Formats: sequence, structure tokens, C-alpha cells
Amino acid sequence: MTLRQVASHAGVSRQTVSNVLNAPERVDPTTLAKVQAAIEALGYQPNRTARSLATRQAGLIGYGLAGSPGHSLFMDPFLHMMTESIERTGRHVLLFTATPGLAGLQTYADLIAQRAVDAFILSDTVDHDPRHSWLASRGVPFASFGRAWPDEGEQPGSWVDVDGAKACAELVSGLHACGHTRIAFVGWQSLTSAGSDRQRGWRAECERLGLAERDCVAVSADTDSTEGGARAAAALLDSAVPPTAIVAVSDLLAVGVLGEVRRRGLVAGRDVAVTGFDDSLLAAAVDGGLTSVRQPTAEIAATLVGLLETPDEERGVLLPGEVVVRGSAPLML
Amino acid sequence: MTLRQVASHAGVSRQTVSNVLNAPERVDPTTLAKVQAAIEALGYQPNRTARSLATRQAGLIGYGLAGSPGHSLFMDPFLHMMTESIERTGRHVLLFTATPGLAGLQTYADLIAQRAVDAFILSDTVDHDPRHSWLASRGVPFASFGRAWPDEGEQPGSWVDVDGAKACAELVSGLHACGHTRIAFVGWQSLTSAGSDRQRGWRAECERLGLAERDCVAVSADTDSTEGGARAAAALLDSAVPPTAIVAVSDLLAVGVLGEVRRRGLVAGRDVAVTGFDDSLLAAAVDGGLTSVRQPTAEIAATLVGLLETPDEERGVLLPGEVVVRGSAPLML
DNA sequence: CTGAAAGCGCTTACAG
DNA sequence: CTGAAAGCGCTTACAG
Repeated sequence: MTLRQVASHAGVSRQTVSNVLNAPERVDPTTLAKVQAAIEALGYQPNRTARSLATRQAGLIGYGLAGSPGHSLFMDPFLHMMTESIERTGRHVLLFTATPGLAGLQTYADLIAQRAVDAFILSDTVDHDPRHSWLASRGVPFASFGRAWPDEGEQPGSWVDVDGAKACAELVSGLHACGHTRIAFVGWQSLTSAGSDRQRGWRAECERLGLAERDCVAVSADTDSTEGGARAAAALLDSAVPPTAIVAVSDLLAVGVLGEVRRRGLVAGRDVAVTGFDDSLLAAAVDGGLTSVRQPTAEIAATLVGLLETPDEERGVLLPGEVVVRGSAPLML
Repeated sequence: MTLRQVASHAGVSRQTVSNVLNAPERVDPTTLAKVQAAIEALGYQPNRTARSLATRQAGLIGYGLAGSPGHSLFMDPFLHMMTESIERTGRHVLLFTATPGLAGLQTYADLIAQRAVDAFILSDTVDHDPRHSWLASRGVPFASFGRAWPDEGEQPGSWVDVDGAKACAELVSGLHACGHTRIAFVGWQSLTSAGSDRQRGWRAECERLGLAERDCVAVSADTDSTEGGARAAAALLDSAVPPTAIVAVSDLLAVGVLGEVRRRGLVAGRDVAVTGFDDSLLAAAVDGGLTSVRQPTAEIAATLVGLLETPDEERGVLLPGEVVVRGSAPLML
């Protein structure tokens, strides 16, 4: 089924059919109806490839899966929302895998050189992510989920992010309001921008509240797993002045912390308060529930796609996270 | 950067450059080297869209995200592996969303009509999934992760599946070997083919072992959540002759079962054995660990893509699941 | 308002 | 082994 067949069926030229599709206001109502009837009758749909070649638009937004096949709980809803948002603009998602760092840049470069995509959505950003500067310097449109430059305005391109610092500050102040003064932080070892953002908020609030520096210890989990979280918690709880509250950078690490707490005969939420981040399935699944921070997934996705519409103006959008209180840390907000 | 520029740079015709790319054996070694040098120097990569139009191949495999944005733990690794497998064949993944059932069929139809994809990979299959017959009847290549027809050979198209029936039978026999004779099943309410497959294996093994029918009760969780699992477990444990072992159709439901068990002062793995399915993050994260069944994700993905290579011959590949024993059910295998 | 022409950047038989 | 020609199925100015 091609334009040509529709044209001959309707008794008009191919260009007129094209006009019916792309500029219906320019065609005579009678002709319009006639052609639309033919389109309907034949079940015609324009060939995307041919259209792409003519318009020089792939109609595809590239999204690169991060390095290793993890078990991200955030991925399913995010991908879903992002894909839906992109589809609303008449385009689709081209999924690819790319190793993190400079090596993975080649994949982005290839996709652009081949004109396989029109733009990228970036996530799993790392500190000073090389992708941002590379893409920006070549004028490739993109939107980033996550900031990768600590200083506002330095980051190339548009971005959306959840205010992890603020959310963590809220957790700290909520814990403090319940009487906690020794509030530790369990972070990631890797230099993700989200990790440092969250840690920054935790530290800032501890300082603002005038908590003693030695009471606000940050440790890094040696692996991004429950085991890593458990080991980090063990180190913390073994210290001379153990914390009474532990703010973990992710739900997964928090679950590890919870396990270690339980193993020591302590009760989370009573003896030690524990919080996570992401409000993933884990947070609800864990016994007693894990206090966590929900990311506004649908809004993140919609905003990212919106930013893609205006590639020339660089903007940053900071979205609030929502503290979800559960048994592991009965906060006062 | 186009073929034309490479040609003029190398001092040959465009067709020769195309031959260098697509049939290097047909071109004179000297010319070959010269053209390749030009390609290298200019960093030329063929425009995918133009190539697609000429070859009538989109170079894209469609993958439809299931209905609702869930929090599937399996999705991240599966999508990763699948994307990698497809990339190894020089193609990419086109991601889209489709509502389940007949309504979603239109999305598949559109993609085909527009020639946006060459083939599909199907997952989240339901009983007598309408997609299979629809695609098969129009000669659209596809491979299905999951069987949707109970009887071998009836299913249109090629498929890969994990032998959930066998894995569940193994769980049952392992439990029986530990002395369990009252082994219940907690399933999904929805008619997923994976769900009925697993339940079938559980029931068959119970019968084979000669367990009393009233000791082998199956219930459906009213929602696919930990709460649903908990309610199902409550019903089971409240019955006159409560089970001593509960085989849940998924890790999520199993975690709900574990919660209910704990809430009643019972200890999982000692008073009641509990098993899940998927060996997701949850299984490892839960305190004491959840005995579960691991799906061979990488192999599934690779096989699916392999099946796509031979669209004319319909084949089915059954892969074994691997029982992973943890604290919630210390089986003897 | 409509249609003839050129072009998007490739590939694919087919002469030479 | 190499190149001239036609074509993939659209769109986009541009005449008429």
C-alpha cells in the first residue's frame, strides 16, 4: 500500500494525497473527503522510512540502557512513562545499550552519524557526564534525567531532576523532630550525581540543625546490594557512638541496613530509624514498610519529552520528591 | 556526510562505495583499500533511513511494553539482554506501549503498516494471546517469550519459555522430601500463561506424590501485590487444615505470604516453608532469603533473537528454570 | 487548489 | 571489476 495507490484510487495525484496528509487545510474540501475516503478504504498508512528520508527526521528518540543489566526497580515505570510521552508526539523510542563513560560515547556518535535518531534522553548520569558536553557541542538535541554538574547553570543542555538534596534534608529534619541527633548516611561508592546530591542534602540539614559532625557520619557501601548495605550498617553500628538513624541513598541499601539491624536484635523504627530512596517495590514489600522518597515518574518523563521540543533553549527543571512514611522510620514531617 | 562525498573523495562512483560496504569481495583490492581509506578519513557511516528504504528493512525489532507501568523486576535484565542480542545482529529495538488484548493489536498493526519494524518480540503473553494468531496470519515475523496455548504445537509462531511447570514440580518434590504433605499454591487471578503453567506443575507433582487433594489447595491472590499475597496466605492459614508449605507463583506474592507468616508469630522456613518465582531482587533482599526459581534471562533473550533469524520454521524452545534455595524453604533437591 | 519535477541517500540488478 | 540507470515511498517548493 503506497501513496501512489491511494492517489490512483482517489483519482488524484500523489502530491495531493501527500497534502491531504500533511497540509489538509490547503486542499479543497471535496477533494479532501474523496482522498480521505480512499485512505480509509485502503487502510493506508504512510511508510515511515520513506517519510523519514524525505523529512530528514528519524522519528525516533534514542534511550541508552546503562552499563550492566541490573535490577532497577525504577526502570519499568520510567521506561513506560517515557515511551508513552514520546508516543504522544508521534515518535517512538529506539532502545540501545551503551557502556558508561567515554567508551559508550561511540554508540551515541554512531547513532547520530547514521541518522538513526533525532534526539536522546539521557539517564543514569555520572559526575561531569561526558555525554552531555559531547552532544551539546555537536548540536544534538537531548534532555537529561539527572544533573551531572554540581553548579547550577554549568551543565550543558536541558535537564530534569528530582530534588534529592531537599528530600534528604526533609528526612533528616523529620528524624530530628523525633529526637534523633545521630543521623548517619549510607551512600554509593560510584560517583553518580544523584548520590552526591542526596548526600549533600543530608549533610546540609545536619549542619543546619547544629548536629555534631562526629554524630553525622557518611559511609559508602562497598557494593550496590543488600549485602553492601548490611556491611555499611554493621560498620556504623559497631562504632563507639552508633547512629540512631540511618539515611540510605537507595531502597536496596536500606533493605540491607534493615537486615543488619534485625540481625542485631534491634527493631527498625523503634531502636534505629532507617530510610531509603525511590519508594520502590522493596519499600512496600519489606516487613513493616520502609520510609522512602517517591520520585514523580510520570512528571519526570513528560517534562523530559517537553524539553526535547525546544532544543535551542537550555532549561533545568527541579521536581520535588515525596517522602513516604512507613514503619522503618515513623517521621514527623 | 553521504555516499556521494565518499565517492568523490575516493575518485570512484557511488555504486562502488556501496559495493565496498555491501559486497567487498566483488571489488578490486586496490579500489577497496582506497575507498576504505576515504570512509575512514571522512568518518562516513551510511544513513540508516536511506538504506532501510532501499532494502525495505527497517532494521528495527518492535517490543511492546505491557499494559500498566508495573514494577517488574525481571524487566531490567531482560530488556538489557534482549537489546544486546538484537544489536549483535546489527539492528535496534523499537520500544512502544500497547494495551493488552485486542485493543493493543492496533498498535502492532500500525507499526507493520508503516513498515516501522521488521519483526516483534512478544512477552507478557496471555492465554490464547490474540497477537500470535494475528501476526502469524499476516506473515509478520515474531518470537514469543512465553507459551500462550496449553497444547504443544498449537501455538502460532516460534516461542521460548521457561519450564515453570517443571520448576514448580521440583519445588513440590523438594518440599515433600523434607516431610511436607500439605502444600498450597498461591496464584495470580489473571489468566497469564506463565501462571497456569506453574500451577499445573505444582498440581501434577502433588498428584504424582499421592498427596490428598484437600491438602493441596490453590488460591488466587486478589491483587498482584504483597497485600494480595498476604490475604491469600491468611485464607490458607485460617483453614481447618492449614498448609505447611506455600508455593507462590511470584516473588512479590511470596513476600506477602512471608509477611503474613511472620505476623502470626510463625517462622518461615521452620514453621511454614515459602517459595517464590523469578529469583528477583526481592528474593535476595528479604530477611533470611526467599527460595525461588531463577529464569535464564540471557539465554532467553539470545534464543528469541535466534528464532527471529529463521521466520519460516516454527519452533519452540523450553529452557529450564533453576531452583535457588534460601532460608524461607530449605529444600532437599 | 492541484500537479509536474526534483530530491532525500541509499541499493540493486544490469550493462559495459 | 566498475559505473550509468532505475527505484525504494515519501515531501517540498514551485509552477500552473
